[in-house]
Parts: sequence; C-alpha cells; structure tokens
Amino acid sequence: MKENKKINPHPYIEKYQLEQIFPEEFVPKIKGYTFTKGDVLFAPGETLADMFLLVEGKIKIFTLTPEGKSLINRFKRPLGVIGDVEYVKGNSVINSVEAVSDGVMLAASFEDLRDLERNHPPFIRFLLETVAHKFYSESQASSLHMLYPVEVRLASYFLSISSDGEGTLFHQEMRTANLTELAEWVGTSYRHLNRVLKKMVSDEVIERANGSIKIKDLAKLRDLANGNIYE
Amino acid sequence: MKENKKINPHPYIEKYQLEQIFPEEFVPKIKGYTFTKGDVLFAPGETLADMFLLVEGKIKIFTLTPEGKSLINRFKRPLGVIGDVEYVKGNSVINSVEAVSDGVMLAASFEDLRDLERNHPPFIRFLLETVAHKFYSESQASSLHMLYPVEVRLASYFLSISSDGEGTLFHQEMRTANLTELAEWVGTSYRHLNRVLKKMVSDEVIERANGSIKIKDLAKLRDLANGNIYE
DNA sequence: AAGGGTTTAGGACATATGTCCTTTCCGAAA
DNA sequence: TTTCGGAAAGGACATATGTCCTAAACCCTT
Repeated sequence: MKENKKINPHPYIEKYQLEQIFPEEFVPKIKGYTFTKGDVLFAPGETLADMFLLVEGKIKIFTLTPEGKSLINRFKRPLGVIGDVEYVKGNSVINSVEAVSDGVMLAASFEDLRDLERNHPPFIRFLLETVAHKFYSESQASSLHMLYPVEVRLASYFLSISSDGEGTLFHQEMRTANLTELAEWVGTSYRHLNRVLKKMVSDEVIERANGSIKIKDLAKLRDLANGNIYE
Repeated sequence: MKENKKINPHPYIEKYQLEQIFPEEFVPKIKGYTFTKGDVLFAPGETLADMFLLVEGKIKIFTLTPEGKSLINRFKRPLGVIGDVEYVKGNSVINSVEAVSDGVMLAASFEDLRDLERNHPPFIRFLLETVAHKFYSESQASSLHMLYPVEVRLASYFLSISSDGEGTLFHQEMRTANLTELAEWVGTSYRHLNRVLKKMVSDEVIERANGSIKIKDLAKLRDLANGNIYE
C-alpha cells in the first residue's frame, strides 16, 4: 500500500473491539495508516506483505480490463478486510483498490499473522468467517448478474439500500456517490443505466427530482427485483 | 443429502491422505455414501447438518431461477468440499447440486466438526484454504463474465482445458459433456453458443468434426482470450 | 457574474444475446 | 432394420446493452 501518514491504531482497536481477535501481546505489532480520497491503495499484481483492516472511510475494489473497462466488485466500509485471500493463498493482489473517501487502515504483517494464527485460534476463525462471507456475497451477486437484466439488478440494489433493509453493514457498503459509480456497480454502462432509470420512472416505480432518486412504489420494486436482494 | 447406499469411507481417507485433516480419533465419525448419476444431491433452502467431501465422481453446482433459467456455477471433482460455507455461516444451502456421474461422498456432522475445529488446527486451516480458493475462482470467473462477451469466455474455456494447461485440478472440474452443458457453463443460451462456435470455425480458430471440437490455432485462441484464463 | 470541469439526459446506431422454431443427424431401444 | 428421442445446426426476429456524441444543468473557483 502507498504509505501515508502513520497514526496510532489504539483508538480503533478499542472502537471495534479487536482485542478479541488480536490479543494484547499482538497489538504493538499493528500499524495505522491514513489515506486520502482518490488514493490508489493497491494495484493488481502487487505483492502484499501485510493484511489490512479498514477502520475508517470507504474504498472500492474493482477490476480494470486492458481495454479500460472497469467493474466495481464491491465497496468496503469498516470493518473491511483487505489481503485476507492473498494471505491465505499467497498470491499477488487481484483487483485494484481505490479510496472513495479519506480514511484509515490498520495493518499487520503476514509474518506476524502466521505466528498469531498458530497461537490464537480466534484469529483464524475471524479470517474464515470473513472469507466465507465474501464468497457468499460474491456468489450471490454473480448469479444475479448472470441471470437477470440490468433492471432487475437495479431494483435489487434499490431495495437493498432502502430504509427497509437498512442496518446491515453490507448495505452501507453499497451506497454509491453518483450515477456513473452506480453504473459501474450494477455492471453496465452509464448510458444504459439512464435508460433503465427512465423506464422505471415512466413505470412509476421511482421518482427523480434534482439528481436524487426516490422510491415511489415499493411493491412494484419488490416485484421487479423478483425476490433477488443483495445479501 | 438424499441418502443412498452407505459404504466404508476408509479407502478414500487413505487415498486422499485425509488423516492430516482428520485425526485418527475422528475417522470413525466419518460416513460414506454413494450416489447415482442424475441424483439431486442438494436443493436450495435445505438445511445442512453435515459437511461433505466428494471423493469419487463429478457433480455440478448451479443456480435455478424461478423462471427456469439455469446457470452452472462450477463443477466439482474429488476433492471437492460441499457445505463448507454453510458450516461457517450457518445458513441454508444456496445452490442446487446434482450428480453428473455416479460417485461417492464422505460426510461428517457439523456438530462433530465443531469439536474438531477446537482441538485440531489443521482442519480449520483446510477449511480456510478451501473457502479462499472458492472465493478466488468465483471472483475471477465473475469478472470475466461481466466484462467480456461469450466469445472471449469461450476462448478462455478452451484454453483452460487444452492440453496446454492440463494437470490442474480446476481444469478437470470444467470439462463439460455436451454443448448444452457447455452453454450453461459459459453462461449463455445454446443458440448463441452455436453462433459463436460457428464464427470461431470460420475464423479458423477451431475445427468441428462429428461433434467434437479441436483447437486449430492456439495462437489465435490466446489472442481472443485476451490473457483471461480461468484460474 | 463568468468560465470550466463534472454530472446528467438522451438521440442514433451497432452489437451481443435471447427466444422460438424447423430440420437434420445419430445412437439406443424395440 | 425401424423407430424415436435427444443433440446439433441454424433461420428469423426481438430485446438488452454498448458506443459515440451532443446538449443542458450543476457546481466550484476566480
């Protein structure tokens, strides 16, 4: 990771009760770094030596093709983990990671983590749960993408972030800043997103007023989403 | 799982050196079941009480939509694991699982596994690696599907199973029996697959003789696949 | 208030992919 | 050998989505 200003990790360890995962002896080995909106945090192919915990801010994880297309795999907010799969599999970074806002990461070296893994079972349990959850979400999203057109995916997205389903960490991860980002998230072009939005407006499912989108008919939205909700 | 004939699991434990994951005391808790081609092994929503190890045969894991569309997520051959994510996350079965050939599964109850997890670190390490690998493959495949048209995905598929890349377990998992299945695997309709195959023939990338497909120009295929190879 | 970049909106056209159908082919069962 | 069902091949048409482009609206900054 591009290394910005170092900061004291302790407040975050308390805030997120990380003592349960990282025992007292381990805490001194944890470093804290800040990052700034727009920073490229990790690039594909890079070799990692540390695992990171996002404890403040928002980042996006995306794939860039040689042709310049980009696809957002997921957003992360606290308490997101970066480098877990790389730690386990020992491969290099797969996706690009970029800061969507200013934020803070905690870091611990793979080397130290291997010791921790041996002596402190809760850590490997934490890892396992993290990765299992990532797999599960990825798998759901992937099926949704493959099997349904943009309109359905979009309806799912709206449902997920509507106050209805609020509260889950995951939903927070999904909020997008603007339509361009939303398009990348849903996995389509801006143009097409716009087309679908227009259709939803004329179907009276949503309303658009000066840039913001409001859900007008939750029932219709549910109908469209077809039972498919992210998460 | 639909329970077929019980069999003795020991030969498989030796064959795949499972003693490293399951210590001697645990082995008696492992059961063995056979299954038959076409069996529906697991259905979405089902609650699992056991984790399964595929030790013989081939199964496919797929998603079925309410509209009847189906999408193959992956094939599994030995030593595939079923129920790992369900074990960790405690949720019900996500996808349909069907036997593509006759085969054998070993099973161990979640309850027993929880004890094992506490007392025998190699087991949780095994789980972690399994899930991390699943996530990694899923993630790769998902990006490929989202970002490239069928022709590219198909080229990737051919490259992966060509003798060139042979040997990896993963590639074995991918071999499909007929074009219909291939279509489901690539995530498209049979009709469209056929269209793309025809184009590849006229571009002299592949040859088709009485149902079988031969790679004619590996270089062109690589070019098409654009560096994207499954796995 | 004026200028310039970013975001939103949408027209026109091209391409990718799906759906429905018909025909042919081939191997297994009778 | 005949029959029949599934698998393969492809025509015709519909839909989903992408690409390229232009114009208007919306901030910021000066």
